[in-house]
Amino acid sequence: MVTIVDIAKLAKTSKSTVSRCLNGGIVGAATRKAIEAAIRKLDYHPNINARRLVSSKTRIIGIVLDDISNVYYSQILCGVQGVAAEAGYVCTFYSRASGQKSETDYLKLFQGGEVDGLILGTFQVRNEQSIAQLATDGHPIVLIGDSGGNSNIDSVDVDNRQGTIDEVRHLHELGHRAIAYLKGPRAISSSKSRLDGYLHGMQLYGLKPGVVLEEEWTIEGGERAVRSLLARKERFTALMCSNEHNSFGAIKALRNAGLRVPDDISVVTFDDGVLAQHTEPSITTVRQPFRAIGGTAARQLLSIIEEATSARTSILIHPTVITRASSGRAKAGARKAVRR
Amino acid sequence: MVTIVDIAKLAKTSKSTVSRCLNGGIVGAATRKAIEAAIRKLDYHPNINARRLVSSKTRIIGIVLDDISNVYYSQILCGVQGVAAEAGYVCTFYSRASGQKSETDYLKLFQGGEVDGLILGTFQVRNEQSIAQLATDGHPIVLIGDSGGNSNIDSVDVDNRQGTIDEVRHLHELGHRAIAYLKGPRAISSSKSRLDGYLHGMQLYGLKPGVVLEEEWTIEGGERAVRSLLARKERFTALMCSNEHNSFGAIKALRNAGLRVPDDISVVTFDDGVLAQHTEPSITTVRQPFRAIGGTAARQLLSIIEEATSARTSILIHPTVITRASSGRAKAGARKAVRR
DNA sequence: ATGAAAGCGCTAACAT
DNA sequence: ATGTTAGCGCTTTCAT
Repeated sequence: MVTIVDIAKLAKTSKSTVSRCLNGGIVGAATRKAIEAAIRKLDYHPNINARRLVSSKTRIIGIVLDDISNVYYSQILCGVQGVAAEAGYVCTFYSRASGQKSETDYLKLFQGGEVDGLILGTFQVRNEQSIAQLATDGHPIVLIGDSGGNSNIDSVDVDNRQGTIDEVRHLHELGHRAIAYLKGPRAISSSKSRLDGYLHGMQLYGLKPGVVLEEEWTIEGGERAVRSLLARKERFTALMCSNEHNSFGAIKALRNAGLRVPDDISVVTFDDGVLAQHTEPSITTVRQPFRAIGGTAARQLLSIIEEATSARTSILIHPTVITRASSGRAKAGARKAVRR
Repeated sequence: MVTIVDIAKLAKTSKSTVSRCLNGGIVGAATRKAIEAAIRKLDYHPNINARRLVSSKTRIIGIVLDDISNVYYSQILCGVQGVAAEAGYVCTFYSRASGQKSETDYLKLFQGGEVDGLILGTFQVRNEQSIAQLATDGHPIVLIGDSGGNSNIDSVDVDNRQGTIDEVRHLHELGHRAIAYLKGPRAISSSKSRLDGYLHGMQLYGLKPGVVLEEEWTIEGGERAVRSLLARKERFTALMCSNEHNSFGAIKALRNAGLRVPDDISVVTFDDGVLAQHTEPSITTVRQPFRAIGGTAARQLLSIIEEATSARTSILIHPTVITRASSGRAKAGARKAVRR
């Protein structure tokens, strides 16, 4: 292996000068030239581990995600990696899908000097104790998702509440008054914020909240929900879902029950993916900018690392409603159809 | 920071003994106990960068992917990470989507001692020269995808050819004789192997190859292809596509032209995702086990790293045909319908 | 079984 | 502007 000493020898100077040269210090023009020539000639590359050891900085940021095979998560990773790379950082990636560790377990990466910062991207509800532990740890950490209201930690999240309120407005503008809601799993942190948005939105527009059902975020969950909704024989002209697969299943079940979407019932949802975009009818939804979430988290982390910022910040990213074919004007006919 | 010396002091021994103890060397029972107590008491964690410096091993494997926001790729990453983690390795992830570097640029990661091995996962056609350079580099490298027939480098790929042949058989069994083929972009390495599979499969079953069109792998590409296919007024009872989005667009266009799938025309494709699974009709396809591809590449890389295996291996993973609703029996009526 | 000593490749005072 | 020196925290001979 060719080291700094070899370069020094060949350039007839000392290794400290070479080091200085490498790090942009003040070096005489002639010396610099000689050093650069030597570097090229010997094809020298600085040993990154020696640097890390002596500087106690790794230029590595770690990111832990629940399950990266999930389309949404992979976008986050993409965003993080892009920003990190631009800043000369490298990403190491940990998935929790394999080992079911808790997020706090990853704090050991700091103790071993393995990373300069950590992005924790769980969409599960976090327990307060874990958050507190992360907050007091003192190392650069950014949370994506639920921060449990703890203001001592940096976090980035989507404004699930506002996104849902925007969707209520959309339905309200289309003349819908009776809107049912399909809530997601308790374990997922955004379920609650979205429900909040629904309840708040309904109130905001002077509407009485409709039936609220809870189901898992699968196609089957959506189907089940609609079946039980229809069985209740309560009037509704629109159904708000909180997840793409859910709404796809819901639409399926509505059609099976002889209802047309959006003619009889409008359906809107959350998350924009292949299903929402390309199935028939295309689904009105709230798009979360996952890549931007990752990028934002990365920038936030880098600023903590490099500027040792002391102020904690919580960033809420606003999602946007994408209007598609599954939502339409509420019609008298539609109401009747559902009343059966 | 608490170091090995602090432990030695507290345990009243030398740092070499502590090191030995840490690395499973021979240490007296009493000493070991004292050391372990000290470690716990001081909450000691070995400095990973010091270890890496002195051992010149990082236990890091790098993976570079074209674009990780792609669903398929993220599965590969998932597979790699899982296997790596089990072996006590960590993954650093590089995307080529951002900077348009060539794969050979990543060789510098070795020179700086940044990684122990590299998995290169491009689905582009690689140029021979790059492959040769990677092959002669001497560092542990595994290619995913196209290895350009170079036998001096390790690689993992899906058997695109066989997968396509299997699909020809499927159509043949359903009675199809006139089968058109929609080829993918030249730049993507699997396009060619799949086309090969089609041509070979047709020959295998004594069929005359039908029209072969080339299009980009988008929904619009599929639509365009079908329009031009229909314009040619050539008889075909089945269309083989080489990509999920492509086939979805193709089916759309066929229907727009008043043809029923599969009653009039059967459609099959390659790659299994949300579109193939959940759109109407669901699409018969060849599923690539992406997670397994990643896992296999990782295992292969680890064996090179740890056992310094000298023999290069090329692994071909067999994909499986998933039969769905878009392919059905060829009927006389169907043929007529297309002849117009 | 244990300790002393050398050194991995680099950076950063400090002196010149 | 440049060289000398002292580490960073660890592993690994080589003695004992």
